[in-house]
Amino acid sequence: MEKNRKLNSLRMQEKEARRNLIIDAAERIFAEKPFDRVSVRDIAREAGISHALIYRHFPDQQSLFVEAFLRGAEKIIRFLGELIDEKKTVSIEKVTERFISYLIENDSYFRMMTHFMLDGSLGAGLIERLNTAERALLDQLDRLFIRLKAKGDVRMLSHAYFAAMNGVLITFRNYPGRSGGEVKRHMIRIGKIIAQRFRV
Amino acid sequence: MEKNRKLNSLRMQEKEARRNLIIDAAERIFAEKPFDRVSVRDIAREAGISHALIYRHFPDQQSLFVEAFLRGAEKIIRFLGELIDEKKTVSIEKVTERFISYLIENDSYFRMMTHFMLDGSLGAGLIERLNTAERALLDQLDRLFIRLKAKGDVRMLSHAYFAAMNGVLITFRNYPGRSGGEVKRHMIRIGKIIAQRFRV
DNA sequence: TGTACATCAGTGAACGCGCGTTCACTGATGTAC
DNA sequence: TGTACATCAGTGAACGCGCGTTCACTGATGTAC
Repeated sequence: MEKNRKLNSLRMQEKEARRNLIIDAAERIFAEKPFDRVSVRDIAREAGISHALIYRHFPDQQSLFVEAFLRGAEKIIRFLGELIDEKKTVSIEKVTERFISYLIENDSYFRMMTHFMLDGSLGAGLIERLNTAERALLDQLDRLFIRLKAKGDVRMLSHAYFAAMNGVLITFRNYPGRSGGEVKRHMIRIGKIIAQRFRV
Repeated sequence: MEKNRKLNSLRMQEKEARRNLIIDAAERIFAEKPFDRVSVRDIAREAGISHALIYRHFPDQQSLFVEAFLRGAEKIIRFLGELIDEKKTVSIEKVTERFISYLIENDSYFRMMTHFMLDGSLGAGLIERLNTAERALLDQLDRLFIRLKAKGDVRMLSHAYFAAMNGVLITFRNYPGRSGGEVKRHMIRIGKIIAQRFRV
């Protein structure tokens, strides 16, 4: 009986581990090519398993994608949190610069986020999970604005700042005839213009 | 000879007219369902023609989509221009409210715009056409900021404002558990928070 | 006026592809007696 | 210790779909003589 439970738990751990290996593979693929061209077969190949096996661990493709995205989102949120704590005095311009840079460097997650935002066909459960992540990110921004002694409704400031940064990252992404470096510099420049106005 | 030219020109006009009918049909379909689920066959059905015929007027699907989008973009730009001219004194909050409302009501064009912004695989010619439209829109915003006697680099302000509005429209689109009206109100609220900060 | 030919808008059927997902099966491991 | 059975991770092949695009063809209209 006791032994039984132990074995059972081991099997569960094994299953969990395999599940994580699949998400790991997904993360690697997402870093490689635009998210909307990633297929279940790609991820299976990267993980070294049959693509049919993925369906023993995830009900469908969308769930796996959301799962992988949430991993990246957690990293982004952790990064932002540390950024805000970093120094005694935070400058919103500095945070903006680092935040934009980070999102550019982790582009596939940013793309996935906007994709999920635009996609109307997500299941309610998945939407809820995505929103939990979004709220966690907004919590960090709240902390930033509180540290900056912002007046008024702090949460609404976080909403506004977050939305504006998203806009910057989407709008200038395909700036024609500009190199990656130039695009990045422009995004940071525009991001700072907005950020300054949140300083009041 | 003379007659020849006339006939030729009539045939050209006819061709142009057919082309426009196809784009009209595309516009209607785009208003009906999310743009990424629109197929060449849908548009052909709406236009009452064989889907093969579309390829006698457009080299490929993407070109047709861009063409249809540019029509909508022109309308948006015209709307924005009139909005700015409307009264002796413009208020950026009012412009923001009307602009956001308009984009919500013409959602499919907004969706297409973000799609094109995120899509890395556009041909150079199409990108150029899209950017011409974007520049025309920024020109209108320039006029707004000039009328508001903004200081500093007006064009950069237009960039910042435009990007921020895009962000608002994307970020809160799927606000969970909120009705369409509530979402709209929230977008306008956040939009105004940002807009106020551009008033300085 | 009649005839042979050219042009070209328009079509239905088919091609070919890649995809998400499911199926029937294998084979290793554990379990009961 | 041996044997029959159950479980379940894992698989390759196949299903079925919808799509963008192309093809071979039709038929109406215009043109040349």
